[in-house]
Amino acid sequence: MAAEPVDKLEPRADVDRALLAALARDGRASYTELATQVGLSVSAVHQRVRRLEQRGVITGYGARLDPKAVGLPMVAFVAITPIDVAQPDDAPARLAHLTAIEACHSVAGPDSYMLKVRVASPDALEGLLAQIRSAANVTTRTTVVLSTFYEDRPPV
Amino acid sequence: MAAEPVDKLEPRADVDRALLAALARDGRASYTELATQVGLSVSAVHQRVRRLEQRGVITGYGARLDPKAVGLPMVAFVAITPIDVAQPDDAPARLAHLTAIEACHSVAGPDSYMLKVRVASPDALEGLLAQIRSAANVTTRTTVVLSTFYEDRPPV
DNA sequence: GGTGAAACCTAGCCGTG
DNA sequence: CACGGCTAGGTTTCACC
Repeated sequence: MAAEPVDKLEPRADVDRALLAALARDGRASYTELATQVGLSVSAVHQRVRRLEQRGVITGYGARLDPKAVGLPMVAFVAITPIDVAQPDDAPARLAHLTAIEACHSVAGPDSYMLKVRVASPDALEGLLAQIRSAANVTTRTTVVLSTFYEDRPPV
Repeated sequence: MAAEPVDKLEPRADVDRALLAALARDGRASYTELATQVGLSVSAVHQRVRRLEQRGVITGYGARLDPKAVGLPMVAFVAITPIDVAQPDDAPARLAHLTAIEACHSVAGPDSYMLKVRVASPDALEGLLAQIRSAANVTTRTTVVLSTFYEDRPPV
């Protein structure tokens, strides 16, 4: 299998990286601001950002919300393992409707998936775990988060 | 200790939640769009969003980047435990400079912290783990992510 | 790809109810 | 707390290089 180019920032990658870093920190930065930061004209910046969006490097823009302020102060990691090895393993699809599940990763190691969940209380976590077990026919191993020092730091 | 109101969305919480959901999905939505979605005037929406920002419910705006497209296709969870229990435990501060660490949580259970890291390759992960161990004087237990079904789903 | 200018639209701040 | 109007500034597209 031929090596696929993993980096889609060929021309003037430094400028594109600067734009991505700026937009990752402030997704509402105006093209005027970005232009002064990278030393290009407004329309050149606009063009590059549009390209980055079309290439899928920028997949969208979002507001960062304070989970505590919206009533979801509790976070936990839930490692899950299927009970019946014979059945098809479609746990991610079976769990997608549970909005308390913020992330779902397939992982190496003794467990099959790692979930990150966000709930209002220990009671809500208990209820969620029951729902996860019955919806996906899995056992759960939960690690409760006590405090978060940083989260979602931009990759650039 | 008196119970602190964890939910800062007192008046017309339904409208605020709709705004938060819309902004979480599209952080660049114009106030005109938001106004039609919630059925209020543009200036009313503008006012409410400013309030949500000032109350800290909205902590900022950011571009969502495709990690693979920026050359960081590999994710892992790293559970760390201090080696010397006598020393002060300031691991989060000692690790903050490592930009490959996307998140750092203090957790319950046998490990002290759970890190989420994002790197370019297995080699890069190996190097990062060495840096983590020497910078924070900890042992590491790493769970490699094989694939990600969803990630950073909005909490509203 | 980059530039600068023109047309359109929006953000941000009034005062009013 | 919501409304609508105003002005400055931003977004978007154009022909040109």
